[in-house]
Amino acid sequence: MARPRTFDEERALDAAMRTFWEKGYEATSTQDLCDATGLGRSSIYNTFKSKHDLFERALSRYLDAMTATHLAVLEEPGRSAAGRIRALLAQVIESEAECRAAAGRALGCLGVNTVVELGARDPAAAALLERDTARRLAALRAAVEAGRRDGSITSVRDPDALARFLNATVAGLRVSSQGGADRAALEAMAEIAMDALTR
Amino acid sequence: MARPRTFDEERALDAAMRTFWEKGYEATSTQDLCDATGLGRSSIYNTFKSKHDLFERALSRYLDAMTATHLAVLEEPGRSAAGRIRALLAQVIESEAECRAAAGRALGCLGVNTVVELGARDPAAAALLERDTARRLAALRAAVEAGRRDGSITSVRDPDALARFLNATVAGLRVSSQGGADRAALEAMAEIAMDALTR
DNA sequence: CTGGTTTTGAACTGATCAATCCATAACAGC
DNA sequence: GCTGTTATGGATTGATCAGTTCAAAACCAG
Repeated sequence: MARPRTFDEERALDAAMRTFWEKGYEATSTQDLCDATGLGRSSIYNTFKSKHDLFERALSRYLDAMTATHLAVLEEPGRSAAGRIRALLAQVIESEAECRAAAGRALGCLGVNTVVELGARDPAAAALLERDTARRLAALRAAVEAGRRDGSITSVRDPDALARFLNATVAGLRVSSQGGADRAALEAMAEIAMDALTR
Repeated sequence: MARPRTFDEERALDAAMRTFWEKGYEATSTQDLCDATGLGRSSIYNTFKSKHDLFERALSRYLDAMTATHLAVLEEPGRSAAGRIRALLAQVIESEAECRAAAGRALGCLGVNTVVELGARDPAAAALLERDTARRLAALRAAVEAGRRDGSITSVRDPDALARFLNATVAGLRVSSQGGADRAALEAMAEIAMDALTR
């Protein structure tokens, strides 16, 4: 009935996501997005409403994928809850190492980067991030409570607070990585964070 | 001998610093800097070489002031080393609360924000941040070692790693604050981080 | 092969970007 | 009150920004 698209929308979204991840929202121009996706301007504006709309979709995609991975690690069977949390931190460190290998430098987390760059100034992004944080905290809290039951977590602190601590630890690892900390340093930091759970 | 300036360079630098802090580097236009400082374009470019030069000086000023405050807290007499580290975290939380009261929202730390926004893409900023991080880590390490001596820190982990953990904790607190965590949540997180030192 | 529909590329829009220029203003030394 | 020097405001630069327009291209149903 009409001329078909010559590109895959998902792939384009992925390329845009990587660009926003590498450069941040403000520093990414629409030309950068054309270059990264291989699309022309018309195709981008025909498919997405605006740069901001494309960013929202890219961020949403990133958060869904990243958090899904983390939730999967937190629910992996055959380990103690503390072991699963430790595995989550290891996963974060691994992903930083992968970015460093692929992009030549640590990229941190698009979620953390967006909180810092756009913070409360972008209500749409803030809403996506808030929803994601709630999911992450719920999963971390559940893991902490499981750890209290299976004995792998002995801290008597409030599970909600422990969940927030762990989420902040992930952010701290990411920022440290962007600040130049190497893998060994990140691993040592993660070990120390785990100490807080078994106090 | 010539027409004198009608503004105070330090005050202008301070206003520029706050603007970069609130909006980030990329999102701050030279017009924003004119508005914030009250200076005309000519005066800004006559005093500073460029937007980037002004940013470097603002960042450097911020880092010096912030780190000086933190080092002072870490060296305050009359407390155990663990108590001084706890006071540092309290200071971070307090400064976040102050920003929230003054600017209406959490601003995080200009240093952390710059690591995330410009990361390794801006060599000049990266150099300033690296130097600052080294100073902070040295002070934290010294505090940890003092804590081991005075018995207030019982963790057997490497003091360097503990210092990095604490620095990451500060970053985690700041990002969490920007992400919407309230004061009580931040305080609970700090308490848990302290648990890792007395394990 | 034709008509209707969508995609695509390239030219283009007005706004805004960082930065410069220049005429004028304001001072200090003489 | 000159003269030399710097500061200042406003106009201006060329580049780039996000986003639009439009004609040509590409497809498919008939």
